[in-house]
Amino acid sequence: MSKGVKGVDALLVGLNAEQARAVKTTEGPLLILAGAGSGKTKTLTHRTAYILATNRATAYNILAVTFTNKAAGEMRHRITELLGGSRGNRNLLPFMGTFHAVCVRILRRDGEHIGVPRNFVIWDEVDRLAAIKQVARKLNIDEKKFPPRLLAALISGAKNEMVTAVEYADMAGSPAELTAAKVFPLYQDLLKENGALDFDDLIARAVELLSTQKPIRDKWQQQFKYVMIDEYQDTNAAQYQLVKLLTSSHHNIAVVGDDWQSIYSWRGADYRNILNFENDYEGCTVIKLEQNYRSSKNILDAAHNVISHNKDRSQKKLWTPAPAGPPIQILQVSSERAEAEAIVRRIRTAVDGATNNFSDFAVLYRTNAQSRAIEEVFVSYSLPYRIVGGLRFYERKEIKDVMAYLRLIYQPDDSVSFERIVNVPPRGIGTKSLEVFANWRASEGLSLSKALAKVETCQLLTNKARQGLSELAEITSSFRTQIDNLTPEALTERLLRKLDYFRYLVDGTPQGEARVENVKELLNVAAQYHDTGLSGFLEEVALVSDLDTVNMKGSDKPPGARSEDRPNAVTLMTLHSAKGLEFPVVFITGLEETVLPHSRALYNVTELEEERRLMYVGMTRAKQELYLIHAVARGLYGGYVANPPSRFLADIKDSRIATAAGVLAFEDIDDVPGEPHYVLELAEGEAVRHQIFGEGTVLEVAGETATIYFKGKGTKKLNIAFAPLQKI
DNA sequence: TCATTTAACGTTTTT
DNA sequence: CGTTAAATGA
Repeated sequence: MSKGVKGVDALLVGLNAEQARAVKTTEGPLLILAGAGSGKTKTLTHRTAYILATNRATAYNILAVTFTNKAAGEMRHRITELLGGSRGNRNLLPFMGTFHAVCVRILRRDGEHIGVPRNFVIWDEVDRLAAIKQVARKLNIDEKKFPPRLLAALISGAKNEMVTAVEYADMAGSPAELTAAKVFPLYQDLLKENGALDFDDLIARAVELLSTQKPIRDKWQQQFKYVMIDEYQDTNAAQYQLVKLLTSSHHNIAVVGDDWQSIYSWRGADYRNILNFENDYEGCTVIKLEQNYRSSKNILDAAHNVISHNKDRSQKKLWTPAPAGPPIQILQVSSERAEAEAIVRRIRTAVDGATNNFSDFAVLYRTNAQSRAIEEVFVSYSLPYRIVGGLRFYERKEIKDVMAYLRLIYQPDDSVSFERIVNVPPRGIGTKSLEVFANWRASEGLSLSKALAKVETCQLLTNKARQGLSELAEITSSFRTQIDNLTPEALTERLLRKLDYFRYLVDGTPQGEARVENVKELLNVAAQYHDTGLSGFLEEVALVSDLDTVNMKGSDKPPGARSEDRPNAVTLMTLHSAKGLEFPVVFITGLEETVLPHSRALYNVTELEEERRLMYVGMTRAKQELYLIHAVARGLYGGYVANPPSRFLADIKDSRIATAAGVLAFEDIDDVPGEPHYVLELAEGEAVRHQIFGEGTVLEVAGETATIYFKGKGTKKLNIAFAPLQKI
């Protein structure tokens, strides 16, 4: 251990009795039932540091699985601090990452034993959908009757349950399942042909590897002597098996979780994994963390009253010595605009009065679509905000296209990437030529890479198409020889130049400008992967979620910005994204039937309970103040739809009778934002300066709204009356 | 083959 | 309403 390490006992300071017990229980199975805000991450990080500081194991021997890469980063950061080590010795830290990241590591090293190529690529949601579409078309499946999305979901569900294509065919019953059963094996063939694995395969194939290859399993079991799993309530069957396989020899397995916060069942997560843990692992130690360190008593009580309406849950009672705090406020507003304006008003008041920073606030919603109205109002009132998730950097077309090139260079047989970029930028290859090429390839029995290499010999193609394809072949193969010589950044940079990609992107529109900016940002991201090579870069891009990144609106920061330096801005995100976070003041929006609970969950007890857990997660994010807002009517498909207040609000109302008064305050908000006053007369084409966005050009003026293009920041619609604008 | 138009379509949450 | 997929015209 480095000499910076504090005494071992110092690692127990500041922990309560239960937390300390969890830290000191290093051997054998350990189940930590950790309520919201009970110091779960603290316990885990201290436990890891304790194992290291007491020389029970080296960092190499510890595996910590987290739900997001961000959570892993957070743990890494805190453990470094605990150990007093410098930031430089990252490799002295245990492996921490998501299940998917762990599996990638295992499969890259040993996957070849079960036929997983060393240079496999990872297909994301979009790639998988494209592939399934491809298969469905080949099978003449009616896309109207069986949408590829549905088939993809069924196949994904099967993989999460470790059901193979053959087994699935036997158990398929409904027409949709029977169709999926036909697609499933062909989809797997396609993955194999392309040297690709989808998200589900990463787990499933790792399980296959460890369960069939005993020497490999022994090796990894020996490496990972201590295994910790965070958010255990959100593990699925495949992940459950993986954990079993990794720990069956030593049983040093610590899991942490809270069934009350299980919100991913739609992804195959099964919170019974945590409820059954005691039976699964004999001699298991169980520790409950029930003291809440986060929320005021009012917030905690209200949240408890909500979750109490669920039947299917473990028993525990969170408590806090904290004072009651201000009452929870339920606001009724007329529309989603009024909702956003009510929020703006409150934030403005608090910030102007210097009681809070913008970064103290979080606005939570059920669906990403709800963010639009909030964003619009925030922009028009010039409230700084950042969005977590939603608009995904790596899902933008221009980014996906560049990544497809890089993947094709890396994995020559990745036909999904090939089809994506074969005509980007346009080189005269349409669906017809592609079809001819595919048929020729099939008749000659050539792999994609081989076919491309000798495309010159294909007489069936038109001259133009043949020329285009051989040009593409030339580009990919020449760059392929450079993979090890160039950094990912240099490789990408040269590729873009070769393709004259920026010229292709600019079309005179602001959107074209924005696309160029995005690709430039991608170069910045690539620059962070000098050490890892192209494979490392591709991997990171495939596995990072937007939970790990920060999207500043107005500046569209690329992924890679760490959350530690959180900007002074309000955070907007879905309730799902909010798990694990905390804020002094939280607004939960859209508390209406059909929004929260969502319409698809209304008539299903199981799903309704999950919606309630979602509500619980949202409420327990708040430290001091909690606002629950419902709109009388909400815009949907154009028209306005009125919905009754969410039943979850009634769950709390009950509590007012049962518990002390002052838990709740009700308020009606009107939606008149005040008479707008025009401070500026703007004309189209005029140059302006905005306090936040910088210099821009006015594109359009409609009433009090001006559409302005800011170089590098994109187009913004601003309220002239409120936006901090001046002419230049 | 490609760009522009029009029609249809659908909104849960994400590794 | 806003986005994306098919259909049309050049």
